[in-house]
Amino acid sequence: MSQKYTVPRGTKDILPSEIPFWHYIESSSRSLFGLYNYQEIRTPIFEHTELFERGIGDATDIVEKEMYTFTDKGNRRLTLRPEGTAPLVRAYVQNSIYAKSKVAKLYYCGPMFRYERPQSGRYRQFHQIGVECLGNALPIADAEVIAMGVHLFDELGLSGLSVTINSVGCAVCRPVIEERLKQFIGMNLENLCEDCNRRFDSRPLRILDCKNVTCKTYMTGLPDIRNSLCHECTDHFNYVVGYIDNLGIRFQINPQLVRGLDYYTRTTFEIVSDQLGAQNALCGGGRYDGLVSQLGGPATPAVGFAFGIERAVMILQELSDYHQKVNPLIYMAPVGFDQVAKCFLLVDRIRRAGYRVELEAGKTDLKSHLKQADKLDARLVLIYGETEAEQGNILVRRMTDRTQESVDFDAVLEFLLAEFGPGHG
RNA sequence: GUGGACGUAGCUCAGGGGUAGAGCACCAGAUUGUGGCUCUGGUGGUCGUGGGUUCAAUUCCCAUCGUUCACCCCA
Repeated sequence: MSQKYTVPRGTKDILPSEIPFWHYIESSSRSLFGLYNYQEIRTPIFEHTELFERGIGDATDIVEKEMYTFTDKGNRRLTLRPEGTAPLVRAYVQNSIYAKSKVAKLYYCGPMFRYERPQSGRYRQFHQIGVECLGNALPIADAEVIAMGVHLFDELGLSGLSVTINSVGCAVCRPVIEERLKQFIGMNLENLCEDCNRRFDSRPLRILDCKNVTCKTYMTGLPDIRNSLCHECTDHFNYVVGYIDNLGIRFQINPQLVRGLDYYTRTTFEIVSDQLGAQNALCGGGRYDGLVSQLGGPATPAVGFAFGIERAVMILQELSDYHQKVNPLIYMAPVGFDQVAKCFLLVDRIRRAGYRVELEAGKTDLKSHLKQADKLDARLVLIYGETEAEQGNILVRRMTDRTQESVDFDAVLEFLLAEFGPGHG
């Protein structure tokens, strides 16, 4: 079908049938983050381009080729946010949130934009929910953030997930690690793939992550990176691992786990799903002790994660046992045009009492009313025709068992109360 | 940015050089105020777009746009 107007490539409409999943994820996240004493923060959807260049790192794929950048009429260079951490830190610094208390625990939720080739689970506009704990350098903070993620996905009922964790070192030991890695690779550099050669100077750690088969063979025999971490980083990592192990969280240590954003220090982790196809990362995060100061704030340690709502929805949709609880539908059937006004009045009264009602005034015969009510999956049909008008009644029909009874026009609310309990809303 | 697959009714798809079909969905009937089943009938497509080959293209060729999967990378 060729249509004149379609959504831009990599974007999609979230249709009513999918919306319950979104509400479920969003409201579960909000209430669970509340239990950990987190507060929501909302930042603009676009920022000065420089924020991302500085914050994410200008050698990253995101900054090099994935940003939606434009110039506004005042000649400002702006970018649709590709991720949530840098803007949140910007807001943290700009509003001096650090001055109010030592620790700030914040979460955000909203659309992100990355110019990539779309594929399963990957969009150009996608949505993330993320949490950031700022001002706490202790390993317990890392552990709590990871535990919160695991808790949330448990709560949502997502299965088939696994946690992977690693440490990428700090400002002190990372250069040492990179140097060692370069030495190890150096002699074989020409045998590695193009990408790895490019990474060699800018971001050598990423070579560890390469999926290229020949590159992998040259990586065998590489000493475990964690042996090169400094004492502080090693201790930190061991504590984090100990804490989450103690909680009974199952995880794997993966020394190859290197994330694509430059700001990470020490802990990095991912939660992946076996139900997502190639783009299997549901959630990713880690510690970023250098970012706040890099963006002009006081030296502040921080740790956080973000997960993709679309991907969470994909997993939920695979699960057959997900059912939403809904207010049962009541269908108001005026039989004959003359009854419409009176029905409108009744429907108003019922809705104000908190029940969900569909008034169908476009049909005038009972047969098509009932067909329509059936299609809408109504639980109850209120029939009001000439007979009822004369007698001052409503005929109430239960669609499930085809029973029906006459109720006084003014006693409908009492009937509904007995039938469904109090309405809500 | 690279590679593969695919674009035919609202949806899932079949077909095939001579101006298109099925199932589902939708609408209307099967007597007068009673739904989900069944039966009957009906609406609905310039076969993604542009160009080329041909007497003729939706069917062949090219391009383009889009969808999709994978790589890269990530949520």
